[in-house]
Amino acid sequence: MSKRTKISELLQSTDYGKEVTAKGWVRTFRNNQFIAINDGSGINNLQAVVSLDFPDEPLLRRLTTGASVSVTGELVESLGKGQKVEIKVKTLEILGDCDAEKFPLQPKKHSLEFLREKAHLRFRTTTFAAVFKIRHVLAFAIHKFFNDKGFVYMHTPIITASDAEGAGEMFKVTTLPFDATPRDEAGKVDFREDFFGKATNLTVSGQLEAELGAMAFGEVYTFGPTFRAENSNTARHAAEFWMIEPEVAFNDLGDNMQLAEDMLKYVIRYALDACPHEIEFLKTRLLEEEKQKPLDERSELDLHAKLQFCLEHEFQRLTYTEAIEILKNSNHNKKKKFKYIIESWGADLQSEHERYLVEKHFKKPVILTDYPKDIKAFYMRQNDDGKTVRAMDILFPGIGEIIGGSQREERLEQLEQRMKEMHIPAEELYWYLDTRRFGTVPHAGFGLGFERLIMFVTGMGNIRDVIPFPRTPKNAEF
RNA sequence: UCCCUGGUAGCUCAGCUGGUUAGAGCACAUGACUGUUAAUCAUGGGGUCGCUGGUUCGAGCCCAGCCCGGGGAGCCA
Repeated sequence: MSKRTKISELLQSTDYGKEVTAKGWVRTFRNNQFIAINDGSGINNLQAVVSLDFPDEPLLRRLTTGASVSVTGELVESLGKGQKVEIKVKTLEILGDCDAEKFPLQPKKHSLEFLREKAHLRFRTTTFAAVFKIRHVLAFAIHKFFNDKGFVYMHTPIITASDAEGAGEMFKVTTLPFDATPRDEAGKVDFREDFFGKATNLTVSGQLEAELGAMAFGEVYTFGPTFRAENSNTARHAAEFWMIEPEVAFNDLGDNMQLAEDMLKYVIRYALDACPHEIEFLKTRLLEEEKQKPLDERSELDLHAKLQFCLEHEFQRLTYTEAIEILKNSNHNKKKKFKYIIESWGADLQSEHERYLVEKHFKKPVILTDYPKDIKAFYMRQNDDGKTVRAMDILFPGIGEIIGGSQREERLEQLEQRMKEMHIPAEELYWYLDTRRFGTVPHAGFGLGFERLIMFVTGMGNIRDVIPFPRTPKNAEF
């Protein structure tokens, strides 16, 4: 038997008459004659043609959707319309049978919800093959972007003892027995007995550690799993997700915004270049899906045009204060179409307000800066007005917040003051404060939600469909 | 966690104001046909109507609780 050639390679070949071998999984077997085979090398299938006088009838019966096969035969120009080349089957081997009665995937359209319950098999569908290929390509593009710029990839801890950040509820990490936890003198759980000798959790952010690295390497980024035990039940939250957190010494908020915009545009362009077939397929899929919707709910741009548009336009930059003015004076607000009417400065923006700015008013990605300090984290640099901090949120159409970041407070006194006001225990974060004690510099960074980026590039509407085995409240299957 | 909405065959769905044996398409099985693109045609098998309890002569349909999904909100990436 000849060596296997990848299907993506065969589909581009013009070596007609050459004997080749392909291996893969049967997508469908039509007409007792045409096998559509996919091996994961691309989203397009190879058509293998069995002649009508093929001697082994029982073997053909085993060509069910999902079965794994090896076919050897002559590569020929296709007589049919849907493909350029095909294989005339000489020998056919079933590598693994697949009982069609029990195999859940059928050659038909399945709902995303159904496939989510079959997450172990859904890679075998064209949609998820495209989504997860793009996930890979985006991850690679992120590393390439930062590496090319001279950033150091830093692995921050996944188990952490600091719960001082207040970035959300945390998952506890412990080896203590649940039914007989050791107690201290006051009757509280005695974590001195625990594996690490203190209470530990899964990380909610690598930012504070990344800042330490930035104080030596100048430019670092993290890219790793992040955990939030929030009981969030939305299409854009997961309990386990991946986050990219660059941190750059000597950068101010303006540099930070530029880095974020450059990075997003770079990786989106990279995906467009590396996965044209996948994006084309997902675009068509979305258009089909939108045909079910009423006209006014359909998107103005298709997936490809949306990505292209995002590359060609500057992100709109404005301050929180300017955003409030726009919202306050909008007809939407005057006609009381917002559920939460914008009245005064200082309130946090609701999703509906962010959506209005991005989707209705500017119609492109928006970077909001200089939020009131009371609605932002302790480590953000205070502005001279005494009211706002150098924060930035990048809002994307359909996704909402894709990036949250800031210039960090590098002045020890101001940082300690802010921590006191917000009841952050300074003793526990002595190591963080040391960066401000020993050669502090202005610096800035941000966090990019990786899955939200994938959602934007693939057009998928639910975070559960862009991570292979999603963890959400009440769901840790597989 | 809150509001809205849904759960009927392997899948996607229909099922009227509560009424006799719960339907369709696809999938599957059998047969036919053959250059098909989710092939087509014929025949056939297939149901704890999410779970538990209640109302009723009678519940897929009404009521309560619970479980799970979807949309929106909060928290945020």
